[in-house]
Amino acid sequence: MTKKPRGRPRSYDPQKALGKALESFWASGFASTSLDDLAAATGMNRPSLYAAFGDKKQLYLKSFEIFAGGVHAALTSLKEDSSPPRKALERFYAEATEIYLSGPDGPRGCFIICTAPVEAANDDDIREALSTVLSEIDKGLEAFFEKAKSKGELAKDTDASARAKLAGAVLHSLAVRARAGETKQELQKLAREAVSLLT
Amino acid sequence: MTKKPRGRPRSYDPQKALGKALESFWASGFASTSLDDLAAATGMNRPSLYAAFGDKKQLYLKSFEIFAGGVHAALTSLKEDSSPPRKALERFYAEATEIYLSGPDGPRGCFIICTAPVEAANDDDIREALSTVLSEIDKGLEAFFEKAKSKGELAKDTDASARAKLAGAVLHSLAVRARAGETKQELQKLAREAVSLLT
DNA sequence: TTATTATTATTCGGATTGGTACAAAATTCA
DNA sequence: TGAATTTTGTACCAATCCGAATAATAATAA
Repeated sequence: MTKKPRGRPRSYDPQKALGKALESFWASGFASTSLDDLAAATGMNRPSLYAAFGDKKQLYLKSFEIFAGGVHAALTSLKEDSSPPRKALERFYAEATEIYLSGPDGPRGCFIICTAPVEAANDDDIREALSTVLSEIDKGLEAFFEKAKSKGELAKDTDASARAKLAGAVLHSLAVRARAGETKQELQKLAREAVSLLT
Repeated sequence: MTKKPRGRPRSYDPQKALGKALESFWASGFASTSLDDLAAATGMNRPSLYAAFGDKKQLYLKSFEIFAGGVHAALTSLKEDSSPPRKALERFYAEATEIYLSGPDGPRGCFIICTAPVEAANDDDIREALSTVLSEIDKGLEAFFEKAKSKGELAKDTDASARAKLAGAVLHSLAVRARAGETKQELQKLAREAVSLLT
């Protein structure tokens, strides 16, 4: 159905290119990733980058949203996990750890936690985006604890909101620790302790 | 008895200048802080900066060590606090929160957690410095929990090392959340929950 | 074929980057 | 007073930065 557009066809896949841009920003952050880096990574030239995604910051924010979508999906998956809360949270942290330890050039932590805070102090848009994601993480985890309460798998007098903030804190820390070079065993130790105390 | 040196006297105070450099890096991170920024902040000109502190990265690492010294002092103070563990940890988090929320241009979080991770992936020296501080935080908190155990104020079968990692995670999260714009009340809620579950 | 449209590729420009060379300035020592 | 020494201030360097202007290219529409 989609009629072919009029002019010269694109020689790149916008989705793929955005993915490559995300990888670049993830590796080096916003300030240290140059347009040349982005052009090389995406295989696009500068003007095409602009036409497709706007300026550098817009491209960063679009990459940010892609990653945030993954976070959102993970939270939804956690909330819908039918296994016991302890098991579900364990899996949630294990999957995050796996991602944080991945990377073509060594562990790179979390795109958001490791690259956005440094920019947040001087850029309102990035701070806003970061703030939104942190809040979504808290909200997602709160829903998880609320569900556990309602299923009787967590004490009724538990403050789900407060516990969610603590569970989120563990995620933030895993992100930073991974990028700092901590081993999988160390990260798992933190996750295990968190699951043990939180659920 | 320090004899006066031979040549033209310095027109700056190295300690004060380093403090100003730290402020600059804290505000904008390593990559986004230019030598012009640093020269303006310290009141020194570029060649003097080089003579005094070496290149930009060395200056960043020196600033890093200054801040790390503060972290170390806070951990020592926590360990030596004679009040009940719960009170001591409360104060520890409250003091950190105060620092994270401070800043001439709004809350700036933690110098280390908010500026080092982004560089850590591509710079071995910065990753090493970050890794060292994270480890020191864990160690310092572990000593605190060990002491609480030995005083009988914490269950004997508590894994102090694991609990320290979780306590450190809260600190990391406070650092990021503050820079993202969370209010003091929200940060305190996280700290309160942490103290409640950890001690 | 010819016009239209959209994208690509090359090039450029002004600003900024980290770092340095060199001469002027300010001090102590002889 | 003058030589020696250290720091300062200006100017400069090559490289890189982000962004845009322009022209060539490749497709559809008429």
